[in-house]
Amino acid sequence: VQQTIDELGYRPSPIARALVRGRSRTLALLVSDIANPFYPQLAKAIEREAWLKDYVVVTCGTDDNVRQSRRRVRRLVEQGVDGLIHASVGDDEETVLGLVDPARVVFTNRRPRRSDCHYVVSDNAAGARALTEHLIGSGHRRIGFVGGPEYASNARERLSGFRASVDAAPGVSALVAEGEFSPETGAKAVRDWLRGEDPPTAVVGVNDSVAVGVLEAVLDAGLAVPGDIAVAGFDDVLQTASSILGLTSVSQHVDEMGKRAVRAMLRLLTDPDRPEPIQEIIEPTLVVRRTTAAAPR
Amino acid sequence: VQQTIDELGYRPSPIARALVRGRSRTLALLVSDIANPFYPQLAKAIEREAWLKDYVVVTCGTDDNVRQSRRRVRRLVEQGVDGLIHASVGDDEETVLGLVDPARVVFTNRRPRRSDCHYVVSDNAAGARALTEHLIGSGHRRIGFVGGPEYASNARERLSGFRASVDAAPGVSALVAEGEFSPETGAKAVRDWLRGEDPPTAVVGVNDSVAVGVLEAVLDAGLAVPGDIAVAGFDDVLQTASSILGLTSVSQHVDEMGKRAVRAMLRLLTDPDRPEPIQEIIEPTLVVRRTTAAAPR
DNA sequence: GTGAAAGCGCTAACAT
DNA sequence: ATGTTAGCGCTTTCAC
Repeated sequence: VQQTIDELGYRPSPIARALVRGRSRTLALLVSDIANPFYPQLAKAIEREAWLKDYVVVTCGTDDNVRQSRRRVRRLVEQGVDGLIHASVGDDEETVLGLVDPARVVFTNRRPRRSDCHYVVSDNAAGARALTEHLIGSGHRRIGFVGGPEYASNARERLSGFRASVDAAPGVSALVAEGEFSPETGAKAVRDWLRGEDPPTAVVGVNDSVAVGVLEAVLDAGLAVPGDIAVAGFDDVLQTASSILGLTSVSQHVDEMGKRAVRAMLRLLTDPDRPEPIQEIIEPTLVVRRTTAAAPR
Repeated sequence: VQQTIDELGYRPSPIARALVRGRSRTLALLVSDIANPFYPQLAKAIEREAWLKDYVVVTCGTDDNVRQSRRRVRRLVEQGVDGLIHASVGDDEETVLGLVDPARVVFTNRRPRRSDCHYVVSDNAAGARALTEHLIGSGHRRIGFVGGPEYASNARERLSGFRASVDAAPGVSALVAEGEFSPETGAKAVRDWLRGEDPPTAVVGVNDSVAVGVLEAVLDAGLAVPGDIAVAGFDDVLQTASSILGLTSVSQHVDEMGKRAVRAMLRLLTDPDRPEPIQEIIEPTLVVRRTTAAAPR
């Protein structure tokens, strides 16, 4: 029997199967912007793990725009995706949860406000504390933090970790700026601070993109890194560029995060009415490189 | 009537529709490695254009591995994707064309061997010539080229463009190395050349990743860029990092490429039995930055 | 245990 | 023009 099946090259049709079973073996991944170096790495990890379990994944960029997010999600749900991994960072939590059964959503990279949701995130505050303490330990007493947009939970957590460490260290003061997750934000903040009274001797970017902007502005000002100003980022996703730039950063272990997000999703799909939410927190790791190598003067 | 439709919140099911019509409004995108900075930018452009036309896109990494490519494509075809945009660069042309109707495949980034296929690619040879002539014009007489794997058509074209320009310029000689599309390949080639008799005064990487490795090895050797050795890449996809690195590169206009690949695909799907293949070539643009700023000594 | 029948939600071809 | 019916390829249930 099996012989004849092979000979005729028969292959069951996933579409027909999906229609009757209500399961398509398709997962959706929502990201803010695929071109932002953090997300491709996450997407890769997710795709790899999903394919291992024979799931196909559709990746969509939301541009952190609620309208766009809604359109995408609505379409994906109709399309019959089995679950949604929500890794973008826009202010669309309510919108999305209104469109798709929360039991089929795993948040990652961002932590949901609602407490009964599933998520796999890293401990951003702890990462920021480790980084800040490293700077304080290197002798810095005036440290700048260039944050992200207010709506991004990961940016808020990093800022609060930074604040906690600064407040706990006597004699250390902080400068804080906010903006988009872009190099321009980092560069602008640094230029402002350098024009001011008491510029920082170390600057933390809320992610690596911001940190690159910081780096650029510091070097443009004719200052040495880390001699005059130390610089650090967050995410550690610059890959090849980070070795040459020597940028100190905090690794979120994206691969692990992606893998665990998929596994969480599959557990949810296997038994949909589990009593309590899956909520995992991954400890980030500080990666010290040249841009924070030495103490100031 | 329409009122009642809205009131009941009725939405047609794409799955059922797909089953009966044989069209799913889903496109597949094959890339070599999503984490390689070139592909996310392409994927973003493709996704944007596809969504505008209400198509969903599934992106898959092949790791340039024929087996994996076959598995992915087979699954995607069963899944009922309407078309395949093939942007990965592995040696899987025959395999893929055996699995899916060539009239539903658009090659991009890579140029197919078969002449009757649809493609949207950039003129890699012309880009390499422009870059090489720029270096020769800057006074370089000994130029290294760190190439990619033999199976990659884009790498072969870039190399042949390089060769053509070198051969056309009297007194200019070339050094050529081959390897993977990775910084390590670039770094290794440079270290080898620097140990040799007559090292180059300029080195071209087959893409930006390789060029970053080149840059790293040159700086590690204590040499100045571009003072001692000029460095250039290809693709111009380092974004934020390229401004700070100041890496000269050749832009392939990825956004345009992606957009046109999708449009080609949709034209194919609209009228499947068009007489002749869609074959578009985009002219790349040389972007000169600091790493090739001045002539040697 | 094996085999026939109903139906998933839609579209296209048909008959009225 | 409108209404009806068959059937896409599968799974699941029900009868045998």
